[in-house]
Amino acid sequence: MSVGIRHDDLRRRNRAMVISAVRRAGQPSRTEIAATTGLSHSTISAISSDLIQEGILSESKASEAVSLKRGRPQVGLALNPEAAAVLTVVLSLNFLSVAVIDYAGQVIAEEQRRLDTLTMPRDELIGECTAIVRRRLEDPDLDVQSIARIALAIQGITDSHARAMLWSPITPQTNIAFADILEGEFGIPATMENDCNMMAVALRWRDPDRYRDDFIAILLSHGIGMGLVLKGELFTGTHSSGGEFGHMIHRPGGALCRCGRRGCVEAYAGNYAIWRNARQLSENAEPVADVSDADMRALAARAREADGPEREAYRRAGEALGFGLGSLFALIDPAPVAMVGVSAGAFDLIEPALREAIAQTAGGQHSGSISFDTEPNELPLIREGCAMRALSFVDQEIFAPGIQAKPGKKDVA
Amino acid sequence: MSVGIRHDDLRRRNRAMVISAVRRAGQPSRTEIAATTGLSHSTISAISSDLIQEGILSESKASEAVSLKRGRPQVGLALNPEAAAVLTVVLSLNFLSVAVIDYAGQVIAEEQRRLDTLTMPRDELIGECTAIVRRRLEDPDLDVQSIARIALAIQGITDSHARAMLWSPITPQTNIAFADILEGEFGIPATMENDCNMMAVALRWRDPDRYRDDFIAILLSHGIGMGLVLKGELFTGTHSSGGEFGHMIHRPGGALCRCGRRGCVEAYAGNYAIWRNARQLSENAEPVADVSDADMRALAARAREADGPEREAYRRAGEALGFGLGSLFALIDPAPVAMVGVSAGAFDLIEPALREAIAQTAGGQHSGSISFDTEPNELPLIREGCAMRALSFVDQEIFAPGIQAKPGKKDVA
DNA sequence: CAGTATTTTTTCGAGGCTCGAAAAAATAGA
DNA sequence: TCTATTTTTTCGAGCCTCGAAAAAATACTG
Repeated sequence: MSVGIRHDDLRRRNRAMVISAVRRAGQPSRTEIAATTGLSHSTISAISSDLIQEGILSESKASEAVSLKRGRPQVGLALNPEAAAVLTVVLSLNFLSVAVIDYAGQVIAEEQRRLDTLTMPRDELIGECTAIVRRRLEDPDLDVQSIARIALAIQGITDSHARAMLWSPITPQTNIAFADILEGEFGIPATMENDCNMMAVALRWRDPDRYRDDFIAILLSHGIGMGLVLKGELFTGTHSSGGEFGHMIHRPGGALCRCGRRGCVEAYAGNYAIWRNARQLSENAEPVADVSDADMRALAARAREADGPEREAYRRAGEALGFGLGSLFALIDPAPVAMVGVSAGAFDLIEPALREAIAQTAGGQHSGSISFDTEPNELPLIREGCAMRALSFVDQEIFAPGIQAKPGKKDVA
Repeated sequence: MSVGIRHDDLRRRNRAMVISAVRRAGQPSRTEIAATTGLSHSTISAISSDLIQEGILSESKASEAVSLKRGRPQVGLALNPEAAAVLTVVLSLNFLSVAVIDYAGQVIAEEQRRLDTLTMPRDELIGECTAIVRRRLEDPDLDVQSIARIALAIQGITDSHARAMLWSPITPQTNIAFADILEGEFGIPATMENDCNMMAVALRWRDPDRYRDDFIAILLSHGIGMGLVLKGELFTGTHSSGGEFGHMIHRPGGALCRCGRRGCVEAYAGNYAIWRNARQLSENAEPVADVSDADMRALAARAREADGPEREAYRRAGEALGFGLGSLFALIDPAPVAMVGVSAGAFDLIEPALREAIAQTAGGQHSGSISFDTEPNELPLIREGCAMRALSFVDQEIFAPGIQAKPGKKDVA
């Protein structure tokens, strides 16, 4: 339902815009902010003076760059690190990690923990998460008044409102309302995010030139995941986090996937699938629960050495990814791709077959111009994404309160 | 780049919102508008009084429903049909049709014309389009001061800014900047829309209960097209109209598609593919240029009569559509589907295999709850969609001028 | 049939926001 | 030290929305 703009929304939105401009630009002057937002200098002056008084921004006296121009020097505005803090929790296969981040985005505390997620009962899994959060919150060394927000990321499917984990390969448990659980336990607003979406968010902050309005982040790990940004917004499904690239159908009735179905892209390109093919096992062979990163790297090394079943396994992975991307490109058109995760380190083995496959699809006409980046380590990306997600929430919902979640929807027609 | 909200945007946006509320609701009272927009009665009163004075809205004295409540009766606001007029042009295989629509959405003039689009040279094709528009504009019977907007729809791929046709199956020509051509010729703002997108727009207006925020319109015709609405907005690709569902890959290296590639969904489910399979021709056989609707209906009749190659052809079409939808659902989650076009009339033959295929995919868990509607006639839908598209432009860009195209983009993180 | 209750719509003053112009502040060059 | 230049703040004007109260228009009631 479309909703009008009230008078007081105006200030709130423009406040949010100023904060966001500072977060993006680092240390912009008031004049720069006025230029990027299109608001008048008077308005920016008024808003930033408010924000400084409230302790959200601070003037960075250190005019490092010796002013080359004459005239009154610009004074940079920066986020006040002590204005708030957020907490990120990343839950992946057999691994739980948490970090406390200050308002400026610096990690100020962290803790990591190995645990056996696959066999853990429900209560224990939840208990481990709340316990690790509690330890960070109650840490006497941490001189943070309070945590404004918790962002939790998990491998798997979450709901589109970022409240619950619906399904995850790291545990047989389903439908855990992590956001509600953490909020109930600690009284801090929380969200439950999809890991690949957080990768995409992080890439956008890391390299806004390359990853701006439209790009694809694909996780090549035990499973295949995707985070998708279209028209500058994170793409989600109608009910869930969506974007389950790994479960698009590559070959109807084909190889057995970890999800129990057949012919998914993941059943050819996931670590377990590459492993299965490298060992020349049947396509019907039950997927193994886990292949260590070291084993995968060894596999890639063998594939590079000689033209054997290992190389063929990577070729098939590339083919599946290529046809999958081709179908995806038929829907969204080609866009820059970032390959993330341990098998991104073997992208040299994957790329030829991948490009050959794409060339046979709707993406084909641009197949040469599609560029792939690789980043073998997904965990730092996921954590960064969570941090930015949580901080942006603080920027917009806490420091520019009352703003409507969605600007009045425009009509389709 | 995010941009601040200026003070005068406020009025403009709220004006647009009031107009849009009236277009959607038919004849809402000021009180109803205040309720749906969340704005105060005073504001609605001021804005609607402006709009009436400007001749955009009118009070519909005819308080038809004899007021059952006591108190001052509500007075409905309606769009003034004479406030503006728009023109729609629909270009499909061998067929060109144009209509003039008043501001309230009623058709006030139309013209249709058969032509041989497949063999026509570029200039002639463009010439036919401008000529038919010119005839409507210069029609002395038409007592319309001026046309405020032209919306042109074509089967095929358009660019994401709705300016040009990039590729179309109805002509060998490519990259025709129809929007610029029409604007140059007549000095009237114009857009070049994808036909399936217009179907989706029309469905949303026809049945907003079923087709609201997330749904899929699939054209089952000579080719396979799709219009997709996600989160209340029309989905487009990063460069083109996108959503080329028909060219997702069903079987790598499979049947020959009209697009020259292999294994596309369309190569199994397009009319020419059903025709090819029904005749038991090779999958490599060159697609025929056109199959008449009558021939397709006869084919469906034979398939219903006996279990022969015709029935098998529809089964294969269903299978391809099902696996395609399965892959689509992996990305966007299941959503209501409208099947449009001549082969939607044979959906009884398609549905069983389609559902069986979906059940084997990520959409499987909800396969029972996915509902399909059918609408065998795409042309009226496309025209209606164009009309609503053009009228919405007038609502927002002309009668609420200066509004920024996009509200300041929210950050991904 | 006049008076009262009820609901819708308009009017009016208050408060808040952004803007442009002008003033103030802060620096580099002359 | 003075001047030119650039950034930032100040201040009044002009809009816009809002709430409260008034006005308008009808149904009920005795």
